Amino acid sequence: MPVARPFVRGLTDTRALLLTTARDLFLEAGEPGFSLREVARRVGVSPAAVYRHFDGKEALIFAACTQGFEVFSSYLVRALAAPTALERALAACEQYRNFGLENPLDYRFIFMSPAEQVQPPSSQPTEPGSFVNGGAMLPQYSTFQFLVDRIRECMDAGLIARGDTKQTAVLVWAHLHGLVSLRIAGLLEAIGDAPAFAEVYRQSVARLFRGLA
Amino acid sequence: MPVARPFVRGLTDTRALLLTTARDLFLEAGEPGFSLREVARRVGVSPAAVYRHFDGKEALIFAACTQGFEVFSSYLVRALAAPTALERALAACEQYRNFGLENPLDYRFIFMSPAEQVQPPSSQPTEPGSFVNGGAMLPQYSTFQFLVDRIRECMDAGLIARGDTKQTAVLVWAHLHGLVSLRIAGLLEAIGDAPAFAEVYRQSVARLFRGLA
DNA sequence: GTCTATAGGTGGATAGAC
DNA sequence: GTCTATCCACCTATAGAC
Repeated sequence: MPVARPFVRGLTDTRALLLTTARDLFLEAGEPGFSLREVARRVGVSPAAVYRHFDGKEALIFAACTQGFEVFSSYLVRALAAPTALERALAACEQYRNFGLENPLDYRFIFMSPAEQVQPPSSQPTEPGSFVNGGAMLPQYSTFQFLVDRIRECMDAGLIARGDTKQTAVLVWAHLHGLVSLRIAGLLEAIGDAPAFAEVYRQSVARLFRGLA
Repeated sequence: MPVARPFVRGLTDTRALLLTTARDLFLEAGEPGFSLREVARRVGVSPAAVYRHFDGKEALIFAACTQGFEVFSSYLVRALAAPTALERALAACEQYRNFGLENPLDYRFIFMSPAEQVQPPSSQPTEPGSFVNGGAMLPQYSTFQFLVDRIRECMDAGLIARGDTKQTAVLVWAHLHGLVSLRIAGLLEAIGDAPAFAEVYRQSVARLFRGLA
């Protein structure tokens, strides 16, 4: 267990470097391809040094990958700046795409890995919905709940038909995830470059929302 | 290079066992976790014996995983038995879900792996759209084209609005993939068991097609 | 065709010097 | 806090006996 660190520390802090490097490697290589030695190599320290900061390989992975969730959160909250319920919902869909395309490795980690691979190492009980399940919990705020709230807002404003908010949110999420994940997997390259994909994405979302009205 | 084999051979044929075992292991563990030794262990032969049948690790993976595409094909073609264009389209969506949920490892391999991981080992040029890209080519028939054909049928019958068939097919595919891949990743367990998910899936597809009408 | 034996590489983790 | 040295497990691939 690492000792408490001083509040102010340099940007080249070894522990921080290990964290970001480990996250990158994990997202590049996946869990089986991940190696503590490679992380140490990239950072420029010996493998043994890692054990000063983390209990081992699994603890390092867990600590490192938590950061991806914070990035996702930082995208979503930007959608709250929009003035109306519909614009906030559409902006959330935009930010969802932005996050996925600008952080494909994080996206794959959060949404395209089998849930078992993304579990906390050992201590915490793997209760469904606690960490990943139920939709990528943020530190304080579920991203899935974020989407549900945007849907509810639209229902309240009469912009989409009333119904089960959670189920409607699942439909919207599946639609966004379908497009983004296929794009990230390289299966939608026929659409063209990023702006072309964004246009198709927007039209697709618009069509979906018309279908929900 | 393996010698040509007699046309009739037993079910316990080592080569066939190696193929299926390798496919299972690859889909379980992914490319980095795949090991030739583990395949040999499961089959009950020595690691060296594998080299009698395949040129090495990569050749074994490529030969083994090709089978996943044939399984996918076998599901899709069942949809052609339906009598009307709309029923064929909806049946195709049903078969898509059946394939994914009944063969989650194959599904992950085909649709949820980064395209680079699923390329032929070395000889064949990695031309876009040749093997995986552009939508999971079948031996003779693109599965994406299969979906395009079902969409076109519906347009011809006046059941959905005319438009770019390919782009509409992408929308439908993204919707199906979104639901199936999230389910496989374990992020939609809140919906309930398999029949409950199937019901949500069907309603979602129905809503999508109403939106396209 | 399959085996054993072996070479040469990766990895995780620990002990002990500094 | 970082290092070197080390141990053991696992891997790919090859050589040569049977």
